[in-house]
Amino acid sequence: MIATAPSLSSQYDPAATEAKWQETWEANNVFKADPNHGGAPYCIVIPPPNVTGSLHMGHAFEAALIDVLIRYHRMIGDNTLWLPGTDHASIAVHTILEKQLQAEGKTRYDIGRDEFLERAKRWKAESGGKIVHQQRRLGVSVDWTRERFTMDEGLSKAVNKAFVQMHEEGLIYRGNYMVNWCPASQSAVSDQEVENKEVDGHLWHFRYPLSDGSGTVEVATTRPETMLGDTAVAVNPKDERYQDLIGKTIKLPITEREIPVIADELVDPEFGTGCVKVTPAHDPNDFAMGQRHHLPFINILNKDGSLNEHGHIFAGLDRFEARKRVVARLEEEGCLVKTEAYRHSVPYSDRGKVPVEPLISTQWFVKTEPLAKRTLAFLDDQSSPEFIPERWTKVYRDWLVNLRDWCISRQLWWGHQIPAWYAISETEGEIREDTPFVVAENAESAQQKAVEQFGPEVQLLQDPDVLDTWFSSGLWPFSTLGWPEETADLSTYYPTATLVTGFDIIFFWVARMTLMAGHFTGEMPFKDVYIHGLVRDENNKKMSKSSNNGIDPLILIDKYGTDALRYTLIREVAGAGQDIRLEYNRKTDESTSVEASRNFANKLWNASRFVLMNLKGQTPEQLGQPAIADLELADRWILSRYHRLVQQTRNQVDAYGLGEAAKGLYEFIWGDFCDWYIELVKPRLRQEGTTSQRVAQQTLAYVLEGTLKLFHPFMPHITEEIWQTLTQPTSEQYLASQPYPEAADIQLVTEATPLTADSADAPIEEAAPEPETVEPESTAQAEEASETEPEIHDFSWRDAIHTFGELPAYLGRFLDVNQTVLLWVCAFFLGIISLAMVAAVLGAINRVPLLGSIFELIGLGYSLNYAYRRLLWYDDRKAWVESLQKKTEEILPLLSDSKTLETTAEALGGDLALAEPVIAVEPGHTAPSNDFTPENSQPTEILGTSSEEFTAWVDPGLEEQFELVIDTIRTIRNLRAEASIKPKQPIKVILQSESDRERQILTAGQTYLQDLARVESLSITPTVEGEVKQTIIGVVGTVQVLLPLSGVVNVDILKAKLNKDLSKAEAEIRSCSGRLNNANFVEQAPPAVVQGARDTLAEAEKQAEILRNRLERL
RNA sequence: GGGCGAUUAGCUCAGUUGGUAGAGCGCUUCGUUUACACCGAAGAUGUCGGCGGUUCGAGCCCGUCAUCGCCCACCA
Repeated sequence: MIATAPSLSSQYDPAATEAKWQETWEANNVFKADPNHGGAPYCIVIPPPNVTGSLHMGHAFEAALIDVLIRYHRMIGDNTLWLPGTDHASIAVHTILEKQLQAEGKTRYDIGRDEFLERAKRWKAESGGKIVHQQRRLGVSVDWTRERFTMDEGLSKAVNKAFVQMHEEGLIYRGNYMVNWCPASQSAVSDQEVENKEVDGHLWHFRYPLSDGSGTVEVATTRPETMLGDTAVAVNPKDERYQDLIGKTIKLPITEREIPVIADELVDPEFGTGCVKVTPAHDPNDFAMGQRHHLPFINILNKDGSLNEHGHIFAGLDRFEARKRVVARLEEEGCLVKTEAYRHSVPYSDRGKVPVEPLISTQWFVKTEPLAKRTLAFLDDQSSPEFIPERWTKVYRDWLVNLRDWCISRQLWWGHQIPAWYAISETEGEIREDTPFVVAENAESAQQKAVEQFGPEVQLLQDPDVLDTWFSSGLWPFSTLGWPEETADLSTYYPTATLVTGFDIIFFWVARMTLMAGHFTGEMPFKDVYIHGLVRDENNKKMSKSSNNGIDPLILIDKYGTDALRYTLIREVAGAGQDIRLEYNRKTDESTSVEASRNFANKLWNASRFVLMNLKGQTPEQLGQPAIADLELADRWILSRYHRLVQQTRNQVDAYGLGEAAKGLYEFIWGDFCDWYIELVKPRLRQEGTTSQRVAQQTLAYVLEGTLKLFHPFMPHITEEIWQTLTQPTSEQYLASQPYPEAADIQLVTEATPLTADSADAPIEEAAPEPETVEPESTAQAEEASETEPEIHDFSWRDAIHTFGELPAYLGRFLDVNQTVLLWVCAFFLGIISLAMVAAVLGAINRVPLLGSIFELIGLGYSLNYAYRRLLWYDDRKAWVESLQKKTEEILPLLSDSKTLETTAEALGGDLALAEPVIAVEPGHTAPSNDFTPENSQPTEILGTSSEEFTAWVDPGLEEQFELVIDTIRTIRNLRAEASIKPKQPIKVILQSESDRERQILTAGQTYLQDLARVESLSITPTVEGEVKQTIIGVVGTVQVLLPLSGVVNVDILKAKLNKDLSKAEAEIRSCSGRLNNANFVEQAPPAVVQGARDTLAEAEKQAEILRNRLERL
């Protein structure tokens, strides 16, 4: 490694790196969106987290998902905006503040509205700041310049505008209806903020006496205190038992009120006695009955849940205390029939965590039906929005269909105050149910309107209540972009692309947005809705505050890094919308799965270090792309794998298969790139100054840079750090804004694949080890190969350089043919050059007394020896030609980019077989080159894959061939392990196959076999001559791998190995022949499947034959 | 009461349109060869929840049951 080469430390340090890039990206506005940026708009608005504390793992998960999508779309050239923001979370913050006040022994009324709002703002600043800090640490690529808060001036304006417009259109009304009342927060809450919980309660059965004394009616209830508000008893009109009761009256115990017995369909005759007490003011069903039968509505509750004056003797008592007292009293009066244990569901307030009370009060409502109708039309007619996974569509649809009017007023202070002003001067200075009001976007406008209606003396008071948080959240996708103003952002980024959120929020938020957007913008606010699952804890429990099982993302980020945590969460996502589980040890704050991701990051780091060390400070740009003709087998293989990965990753991310994409990248980086390619090129990287080395460097650089780009959305920080070191950009550039690798860069192939030439070269050597026969066939092959190459487009530079590149090879072949004469001529010229150089050196040396003469003598002797050795023997001559080539390349650097087919063949092992005698390739018995005619060597045909699906780079046939090399390496390694041969000990291996094709592939990959399986001496042969004893044997394909053993050999080990392989092969034979003997299978299964079975069977039978044969010999 | 999801190796999970099961972690053995011990090499592991059906062939399709989880619902 030279000093100028950029270097990385041996262990990746996430903390420093992540902080650095987060700051740099933000400081340089890398994620700032520009409406004028080209490309298709791609916008995601962040689901606003509540400003109620801190981010949890669910937020980290969601942010990771969105950030992958956003970074990906930014890199593919879309006009991308991720808009961040926070939600004021009216009721949640209100609850927190009230608790704080409670601790101080105060109520909100003690400090007043203004002070309360001050506190809320302080809390928001504190908590919101914390959240934003946490989001930054997640490395989200949001545009902070566009950060929004639901109570910002602009968004508040949008809220008022929407409210006023809807009111004018009759879509918002004020009325006295039954709502869910939360006694804890003393406010109405929407249906969605109510959570039904199964609780063990009681069912009390009471006897109500008929007024005429003719008997009693038995009713049952779970809430006895409500009997104080009973205004009827109902039976089913068809219930024959009670026909005579209908129309009679009952004397309600305790209150002594007379109430009627009515008939209503709602009553289920099967349940209980078939008689129901009716409390219209405190039960939704009863409310409906009360309306139908014009019953009185008696409200017995105060806002805090205590009983009011209608509670009779129980007035002032808490509802639960009153319940006990009512039961006791009824028991005293002999009205209690029985008390049974009863498990039933009780509505609880989401925030207040107490049972809600159905209560009639004056509230503001949104009339949902017209909105839902429109939204449903989008869904049914245009499938908009589209849900991923699709199954949520039904959930969403059902909800829209069954939607009831939405209560939007909250008796709270923190939030958007309802833009309605009451003319209190008309009702003695107070707001009453009948106080007239005006609705306006602001106070001035309200004043104006009121004056028109009530005269100049009118006194106005704004409605003290605030709006449901979800009202403003419903406007979020367009209000954040500037609505109602016609901003550039709005026209560019709206409708947004994808909404990413959890299923628990479909009703709260997703549906509210589609309702509002359909109405105000006439379109759906997003094209897709990606619904993700929940993050569960190590015990598969949903993480929640109440269970106190949340895991702080920052703990894991501090320990393993943001990239590791993000990657863990993403790769856990299978399909879409599945819940994910996070391994976590609460005692040590460790997570094995995040640790695995951290290790992966470190692996990428070290692979990159390796590449950087071997590029000697050259950037991928300086190195340039390798010339196709120079690519060696391993290069073509990794490039094929890489380009396959490009397509696969893009396809998966486009289809929201983020987990699959993440896993695919893992497998490529760790498996293909690190385990195989890097190991394969190590020897080449030591061959200083060779084309082979350079091509390896070029390929390493090219694939690494591309992989970093592909991987960047998943692990943004580490990839940016490596990319910067790798590419050394002189100007301000970021990986985050580099173009994503794409298939369009790749030339399409129409017929043949270029590697044919490379592959075809190798067997020639096997077939014809004699140098003289190499030349004509090699030329022929080269020509054949070049004929297939015009199918490759876009590589004109290559053609230009090709002629130059061929020069040395040409020279080599030319020399071979006219060896005697020409070599001497060349030697002569070279000799002159050498002599001139030597003369200069000698001149210098000559100045030293005596030394000159001695050197002259040595020099003469050496020169003669040189000429004798180098020029008279073929092998040496060949080596000399090679050195000549090197010199040519040094002199003409232009040519270093190119290489000849002949040298490619060398690198593939063909010539090495000659240069290194240890490799004894046995002379071919057949003419294998016939086996590798362009037709049958076309990989696409071998696999039967349509070439149209792939680009020239993606070569399934080549990959398949390379698999054989890899599998053979594995088999040799396995044999070494079985035979307990030390990893360092070089061995002799014989590969025997009757298949010409297999031998050719193995021959092409023989240097790989030698390097990676530490084979000292490798023979590839169609037959094994003589009896091979003391040999451990394995099979791969129909290749027999023989590893001769030295010393004493345990025959049992050999037998065990053979038997194991044999039983595997036999199982395969049974399975395949079983199928093939079934006439139905052969006739009905697709031909490809049948043929596949036949091939498998043939291979297995061959394997079994080999193994049995070996077993016999033992 | 409706609806949805899950059930595959010891653990966490993949498994495309049905073609005869995979990964990571863990485990066993070996190994510190100058990218990486946050590492490498090799290896073992399955009645694919049960039963029945369709099919030449089912982890995958159909039916049914079981277990776990979730959502929705106005039965007092």
